[in-house]
Amino acid sequence: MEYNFSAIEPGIRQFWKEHEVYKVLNDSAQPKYYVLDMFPYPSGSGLHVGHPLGYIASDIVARYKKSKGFNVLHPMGFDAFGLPAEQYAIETGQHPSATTEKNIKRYKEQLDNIGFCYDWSREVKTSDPEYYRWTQWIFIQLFKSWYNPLTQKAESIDSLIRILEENGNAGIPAPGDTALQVSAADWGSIDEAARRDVLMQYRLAYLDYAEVWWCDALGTVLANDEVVNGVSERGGHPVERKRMRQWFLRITAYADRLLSGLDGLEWSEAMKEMQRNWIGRSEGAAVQFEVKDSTARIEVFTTRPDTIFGVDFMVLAPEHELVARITTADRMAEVEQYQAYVRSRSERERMAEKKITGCFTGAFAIHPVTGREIPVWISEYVLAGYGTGAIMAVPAGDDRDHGFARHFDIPVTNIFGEQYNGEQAYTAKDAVLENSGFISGQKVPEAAAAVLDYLEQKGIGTRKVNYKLRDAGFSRQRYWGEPFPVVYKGDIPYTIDEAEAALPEPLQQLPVVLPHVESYRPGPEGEGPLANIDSYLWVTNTRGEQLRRETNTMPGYAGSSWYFLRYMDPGNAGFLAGKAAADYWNQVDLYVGGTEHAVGHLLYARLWTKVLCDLGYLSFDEPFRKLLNQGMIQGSTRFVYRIKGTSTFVSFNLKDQYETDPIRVDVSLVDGVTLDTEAFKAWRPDFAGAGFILEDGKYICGSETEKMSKSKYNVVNPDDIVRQYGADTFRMYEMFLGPIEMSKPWDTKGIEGVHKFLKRFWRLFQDEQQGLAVTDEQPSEQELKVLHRTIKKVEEDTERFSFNTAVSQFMICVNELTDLKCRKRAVLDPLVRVIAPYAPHMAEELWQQLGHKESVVAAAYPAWEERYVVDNTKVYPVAINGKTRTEMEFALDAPQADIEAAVMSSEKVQHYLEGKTPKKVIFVKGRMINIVL
RNA sequence: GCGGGUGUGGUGAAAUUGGUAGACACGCUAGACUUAGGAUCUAGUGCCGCGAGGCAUGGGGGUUCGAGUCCCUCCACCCGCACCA
Repeated sequence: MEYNFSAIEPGIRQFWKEHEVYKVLNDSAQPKYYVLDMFPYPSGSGLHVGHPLGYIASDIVARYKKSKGFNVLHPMGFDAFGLPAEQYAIETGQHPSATTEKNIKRYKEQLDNIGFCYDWSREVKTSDPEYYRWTQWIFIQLFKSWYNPLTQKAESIDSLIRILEENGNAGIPAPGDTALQVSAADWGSIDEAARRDVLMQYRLAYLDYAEVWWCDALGTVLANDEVVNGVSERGGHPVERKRMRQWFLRITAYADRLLSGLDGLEWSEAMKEMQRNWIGRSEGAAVQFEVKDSTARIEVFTTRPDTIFGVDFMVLAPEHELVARITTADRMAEVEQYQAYVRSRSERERMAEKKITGCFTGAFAIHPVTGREIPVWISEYVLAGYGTGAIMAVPAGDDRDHGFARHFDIPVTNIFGEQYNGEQAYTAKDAVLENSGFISGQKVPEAAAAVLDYLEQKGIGTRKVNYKLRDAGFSRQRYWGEPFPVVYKGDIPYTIDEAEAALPEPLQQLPVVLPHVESYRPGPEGEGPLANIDSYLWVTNTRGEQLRRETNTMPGYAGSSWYFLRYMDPGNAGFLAGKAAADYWNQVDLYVGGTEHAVGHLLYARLWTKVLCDLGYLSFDEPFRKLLNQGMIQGSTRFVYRIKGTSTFVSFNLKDQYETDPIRVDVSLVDGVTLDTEAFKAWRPDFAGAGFILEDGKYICGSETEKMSKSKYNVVNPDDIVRQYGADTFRMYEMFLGPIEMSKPWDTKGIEGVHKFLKRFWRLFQDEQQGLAVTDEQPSEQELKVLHRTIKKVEEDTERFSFNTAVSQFMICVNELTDLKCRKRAVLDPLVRVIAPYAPHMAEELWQQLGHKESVVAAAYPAWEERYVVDNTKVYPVAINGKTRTEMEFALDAPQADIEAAVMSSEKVQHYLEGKTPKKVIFVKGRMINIVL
């Protein structure tokens, strides 16, 4: 019988479903293994062939681990809140919950088509109130917690209150305002509002001000994504930065633990390095500069205190709060103009800008050591959010400062003597300081230490650790996200369960359900759409006070920061995940996803896990033990070439004879590189009258590798591939394309090889006329060698996620067994179990045909035997001066002397020796022989 | 600008520890079978060369008996950069 995948696969999927073979229980005597895919966002365009790459890999691992005796948790769900659904709602009026449901349904169909072994009974959706009640609950924990620097842990805010009552905040500076000093007496005498202001400076979820993109024409706040080239993507309206009060998560409190926690994780070094760089820990000094004729003090952070004698000017971020205070009257107009320019610029643009811009404020700072007056400038290259938003500029020792000084003709003080050439800053750390007062003649480390001692002694500076990491903005002025469980009494925020808010009992309960809206228009003053709904906005408490609800919603990463916990115990109505379930499943053993989440999602999920662990809700503080990054599958775009000013298209190899415009053509109209000209004419009305200049009777397209996207007409839908070749072929082909972590282009043409292989695999079992043709004969030594080597190789390759080489091994195995005409059960029965994780449908079908009643999913992975995988001879490459000239076979246990003698006397070697005596013979047992002349 | 990654045949790639570069496939060429072939099978296929042989892992240099693999340097491309998820 032919391999008829389209008849086999749906039935097999039905069989799995009916027998609930993917159902996972939380209690099992088997060891657990938790393999997780990164949460998909269910976009309206569905899956393309790039998305399932990681899902196939994790599915193979999940099935393989099951066959190795593990109780495997392999769930799937949806990150269902997000901007695209809301944007779509604004454009079409359809409610995001409706479109999201539709998209999820489509995603699930597409995923099921590929035969993944998800336990769908554990599916979670972040937009489900039963899910987001726990997202809100975690937010409340964050709000009611602070990071105790003495215990290095998050603790309940109550422990802070007790400390404040007894001792004030001496020794535990507020991370939100390090200058804040509150004695026990102060704490006792201030009112509730003032106390809550103090606590706000400590909370892990806190309110502060931050800038957002504001578009006046649209009356709304825009995401970075929605701002393109300095104008709104929709409509092209001007945008500017606007300060708004927003929620933040104090991730900076965890900077050191997020850094040190990386050491124990099995993530790629590249991934860890990205997180380290993102956290950006640097040691240096905070130094105060007085401002001439002003009470203002400018604080800077520097990692090179040794260069302090080379400070020639200061630069403040244009939005620095001191700018307005210190700018002199005559410079005011110009400074304001420059500030307006910078307000229109994104951080990215500012950092990447090569053109040097800046503006003198008219103010002078006083050098804290020499007393010299140094000009204070503002420039976009200094960012308000990094360090203190101000720098001491040392042009002799810093490239950017040097460029700035030259551009604005600021004289450069040379503190490096001969080492500085006047053309370029001298940035090497091996410098010897010169012209630098009491540190002249010293090297960088000792000079830095000396300066630090001096500054600390004089009280004008301190040793300081700085982080590039910034606290995470947690408010979105949007509708389609988790509502905050927060109400305001005047300006003071309370979580709904706090006694001080005095809400009636039902209003204290989670979840705070996202109200239905008819319009997604933003509220007044840049607030989100929730501000338009009076019935939601205002609540009356038991004291008859009118409280206003928070109108922002949470960002996309809120729900995805803890979803891996919910899968463990998705039905739990009493807690986000029951203790027993969380202890059993524990950390995710393998997390599969793209590198694009390196510093966003992965950092936030680590933070939430650490907080929940500190507060006693979890027994582990790192969520993802091992991380596997899958590369992208790129699109292969096809081009046709239209002769300028005509509707004639010329084939690829003839196009240079004409002047042409390349035009992207939908990949579905092309077979390999050959265009279906009739389909092309039918594709778009403006091509209906197209003419073609062919080569060899065909129209050949050009091709280029690009991101797979609708607009490039290079999207390939897995449904189409599955329909044409079957899910097993699709799965194996995706794996066969190359190493999982590498990016590679999709080429549908190449799938034939894998499909042919599966047909050959099938034919090992099947006779074309009679069907199953497996025999009970004793297998030969050679057949067993093929089998056992395959078991071993596939096992090793699967363990190290080298799926492409595992597929190759299957091909080699089938080629060899076909040559041996092997139809023996003793070989083929184990082979079905080996291939089952890769091609589960075919394996299940053959498994049943072999007479097994249980699903192959439950079958054990076969063990390989040493005696079938060892060789006792080796064909050695024999090289002369490193160049391989011949091959000779020897027993592996042959004595070296015998081998050397045989090699030297061989005719081929004698030919190359040309009578000379070799200087040396290198023999590496089991590897090679090299004769050095 | 900063950070991370990747460069091997016409194409996707393999080479797991410094030890036969190109396994396994796609494509291409020739052939067999066939009423037919977008089925199946056989043979060939890195480049140059009639051949002996030479040259080849982005470019250049180095270490080594031996380098795709280690070191230095240069180049090209891809991804991320804090409100897309």
